Amino acid sequence: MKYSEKKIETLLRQHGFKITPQRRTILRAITLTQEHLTPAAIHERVCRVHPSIGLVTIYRTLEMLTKLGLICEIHTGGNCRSYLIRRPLEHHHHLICANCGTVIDFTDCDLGGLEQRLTEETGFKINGHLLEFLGQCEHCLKRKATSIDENT
Amino acid sequence: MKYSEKKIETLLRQHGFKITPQRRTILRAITLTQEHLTPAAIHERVCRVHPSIGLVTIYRTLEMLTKLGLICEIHTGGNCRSYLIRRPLEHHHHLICANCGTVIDFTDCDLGGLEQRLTEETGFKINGHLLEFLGQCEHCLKRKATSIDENT
DNA sequence: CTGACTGCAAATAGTTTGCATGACG
DNA sequence: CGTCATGCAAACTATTTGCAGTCAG
Repeated sequence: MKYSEKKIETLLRQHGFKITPQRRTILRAITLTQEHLTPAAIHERVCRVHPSIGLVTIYRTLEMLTKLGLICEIHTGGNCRSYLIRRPLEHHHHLICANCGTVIDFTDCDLGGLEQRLTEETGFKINGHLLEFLGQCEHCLKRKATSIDENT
Repeated sequence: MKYSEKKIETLLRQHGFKITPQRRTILRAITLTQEHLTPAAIHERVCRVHPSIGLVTIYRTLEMLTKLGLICEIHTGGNCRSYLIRRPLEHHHHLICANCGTVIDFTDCDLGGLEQRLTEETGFKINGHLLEFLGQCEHCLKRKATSIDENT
């Protein structure tokens, strides 16, 4: 299930937001990729088309889209910078190496049961979830054991 | 399973780190709570005991503890600030209301199977995971539907 | 037309770094 | 005693805000 740009624009209008060339460009940049993009990365892409668009506009547009639930922020380990992902796409998750930062994506997580139970118990309407495994990749394990994770 | 302060200190020594009053204080502040603490929050607590401890020391100590795997950063929605949690405690997860920020904790997540599969497929040594559900709490749902989440 | 949107620049806030002093082991 | 740790101040980076001009509706 993927939102078309048209549909998104309609949604914006319905909520009283105006459709500007900037917003269109930003939306396109976001919908064209399935990767996580930092505000800065989005800005860079957007600037290829409209070099005059300010980073501030990116932030404001992202804020708007987040409020509308069209995107959501995620957070990868490491630098704690807010990343963004288009949520309506099939979600995916991360396996992150705490040492070198390698990120492996995976999609299946089988959390439906848990989600349902939480919904029932808490009354929340769950929109999505963020699942990240943290560990050390094969490569880093071989190099050296810097971590003392175990209770050995 | 909970690390005692003594045990942690031993681990630090084993890894060539020195035990200083500052680190002791910081460790105590972290071990004494099960909440997530921002670096600033830790600093505040620590300052009650040793007002002269600088925020910088907190950052450096946290970095060290993270490297050792004794704590890990988590990220709650909203302000994207890095929070920290003592991982060796039984881990728990969050159900976060995107609207009002309410956080509900839950502990059981049943990810063992997935974790094992990922380990086998990727060769990672998985240390832990971060699971967060995002949604809207009962209260906010009743108030108003600001979000247009559905593909309605 | 009018209010919302934009870009600029300045202001914040969080985090990192350089350096001289001090303390653990 | 040597080395690592600390605290201060300055440097950086990311994000937010104020404002005047501009544009969608």
